[in-house]
Amino acid sequence: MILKKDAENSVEATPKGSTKPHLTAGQQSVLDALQHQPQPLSAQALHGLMRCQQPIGLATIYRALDALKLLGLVQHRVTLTGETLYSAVKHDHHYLTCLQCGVSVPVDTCPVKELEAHLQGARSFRIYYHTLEFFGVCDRCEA
Amino acid sequence: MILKKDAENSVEATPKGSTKPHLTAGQQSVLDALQHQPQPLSAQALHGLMRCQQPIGLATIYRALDALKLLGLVQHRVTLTGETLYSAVKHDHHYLTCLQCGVSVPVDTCPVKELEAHLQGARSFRIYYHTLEFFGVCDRCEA
DNA sequence: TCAGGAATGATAATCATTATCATATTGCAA
DNA sequence: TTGCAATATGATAATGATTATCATTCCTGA
Repeated sequence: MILKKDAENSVEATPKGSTKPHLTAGQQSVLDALQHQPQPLSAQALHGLMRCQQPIGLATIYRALDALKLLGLVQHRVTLTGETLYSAVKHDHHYLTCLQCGVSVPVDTCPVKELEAHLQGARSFRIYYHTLEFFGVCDRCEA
Repeated sequence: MILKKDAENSVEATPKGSTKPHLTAGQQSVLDALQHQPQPLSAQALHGLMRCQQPIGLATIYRALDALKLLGLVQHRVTLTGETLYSAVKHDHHYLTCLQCGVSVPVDTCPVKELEAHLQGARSFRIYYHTLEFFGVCDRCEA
């Protein structure tokens, strides 16, 4: 997957420094759908879900998710099977994932906030979100 | 990627509770190669690197990496382009990744240790490793 | 109202990873 | 040590999530 020809031109759909980013119709739909979802969702799952209401292309969903990620409105994580799951940026969601069966259980504590703030200042990065995941083997798989 | 037919039988190449896991030749080579590498590496990069020394199939590398992960000897993380990078489990390696250009810069602080220990006790999981990643936009991309 | 740029959808292409299967290797019992 | 059964390996085909392409539609500002 080293195919990224037109990565840069896809971002400025929105006026540069405007305070309220003004999303496109597709982006807004995708964001709404995600915000009504209690669980992180793959792009394809989202597609299946959304096409029932209003017709929308899969490519548009992928594009919208990318744009929303760059706006700091959506975050992602990758499962062991290689699917990318997206969720609206709200509260942190962290996981404990079994390397064998792949189950993920949520972890609600998050000790990263301060470090994030620190990095924010020290590095030349604007930080939008972080992921924290624990990998191991669950009891059922170890038996 | 929901194809996992023979996931369960691939693990017990090694006697159950034995203290020293006894790796296969392939697994040992892969582990050695990883341990001599300062940076996390993709399976394919590893393949290119290793086949110069001793001939080894790509499939074997993928299998070895999976097995080593389950032994807690190797850890992984997924880049924005969807490649999985592997590294020998030593010290924590965390990253700050630009959502636009994809550069990853290492972060050396890690505030997660205690939480990991806590989870280890509370949950029915044996934790092998964790990943902590920050996503945002680097200065160069923001300009 | 019109032109040009962006967004969208359908679909083909990409490519990291898995599955398959034939062969080689290993460990173990006799 | 021999033979067998189980496992490991390699080459390669298949898979499937994601991207690229391109023709068309939608906006937006002059």
